[in-house]
Amino acid sequence: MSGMSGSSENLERRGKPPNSGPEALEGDLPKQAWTLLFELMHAHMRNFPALAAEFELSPVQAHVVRQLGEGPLAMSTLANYLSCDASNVTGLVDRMEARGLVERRSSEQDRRVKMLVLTDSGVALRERLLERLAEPPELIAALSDDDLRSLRDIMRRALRSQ
Amino acid sequence: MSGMSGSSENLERRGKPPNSGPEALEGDLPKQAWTLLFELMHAHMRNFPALAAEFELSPVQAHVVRQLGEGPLAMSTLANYLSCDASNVTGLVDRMEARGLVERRSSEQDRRVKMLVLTDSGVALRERLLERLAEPPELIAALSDDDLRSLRDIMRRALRSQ
DNA sequence: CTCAATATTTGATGAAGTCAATTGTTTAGG
DNA sequence: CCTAAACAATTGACTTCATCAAATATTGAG
Repeated sequence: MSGMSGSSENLERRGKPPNSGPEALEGDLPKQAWTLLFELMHAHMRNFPALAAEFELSPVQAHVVRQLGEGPLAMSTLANYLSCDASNVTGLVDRMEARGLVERRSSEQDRRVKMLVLTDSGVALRERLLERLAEPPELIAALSDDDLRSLRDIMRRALRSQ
Repeated sequence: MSGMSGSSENLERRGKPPNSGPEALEGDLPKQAWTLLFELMHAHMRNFPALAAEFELSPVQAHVVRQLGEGPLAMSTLANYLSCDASNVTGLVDRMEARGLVERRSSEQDRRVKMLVLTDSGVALRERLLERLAEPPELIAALSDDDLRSLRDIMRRALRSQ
């Protein structure tokens, strides 16, 4: 609107042409790969709640136990990780503290913040959980060694850029 | 026990030896590949609720809209897909019906079951949702064409065996 | 010292999950 | 045919996860 150059631009070639060239045969490569990956992902995520339940954790609690391994975390930082409201974390941590998995520890530099740490029992649970999470599902375990190596290397490259 | 041949078997080679041979260098290949895949998966799933919210859907509702595309589904079948209790589906569908996304339709063969179908509005929403879901995240879009082709093909092989 | 910003908590509310019990509707056996 | 078991969906009681708005406490800047 406002600042758009008055000179009429006839070069309308911004977005890709919808369907032409060899792309039309393959479709959009990233989209193809992603859609399949997404499907596998969802097929697996369906039983994440059940997996968490093996440890008597809710799905979110399992996620928290997992994230909390890297050392103490402020409540607000955890809220960011979970991308949820800070007030939600209060109750979440209340329940986990009541079950002896985590501890609130007031920060000494800033008495507003409370740092979360896993208790010994929490650490032990986390180790069992991580091992369980690392068990590959059938669909993956059934792949050939070549495919597994490729997959691993591709994932490394994808995650490296993070 | 019972029928096992009495001759003492000295060939104790059942389970793999824990650490020997080239495996020790690579570790467990399926586990490696899976762990990395899982990490990427979780990195992406963190903003699935936000993505669903773009369409004013809860995460579960988004999942339902997605699954419901393949045609009518009985409530109980949906409960299986979601791996949740049937009673949960009642409320879920109540809310989605109230918003005009789905319709309950009594089955004619068996008057106990109610089939779920997307309304026109539901179908329209589903199309927009699927398109949005197919948008590959940065981490994937940044991969080379070679990697994308390999990834796509590996995922196809993995999902084919499903 | 005062005022704005920040971290956590509290309270009200709704969605999503469970389980136990209820209501209709098949379906199988005597 | 009739009764009893099996099944699909619902209801009610209850928990967890999520949001928002408001309260409390602490920090930091001016």
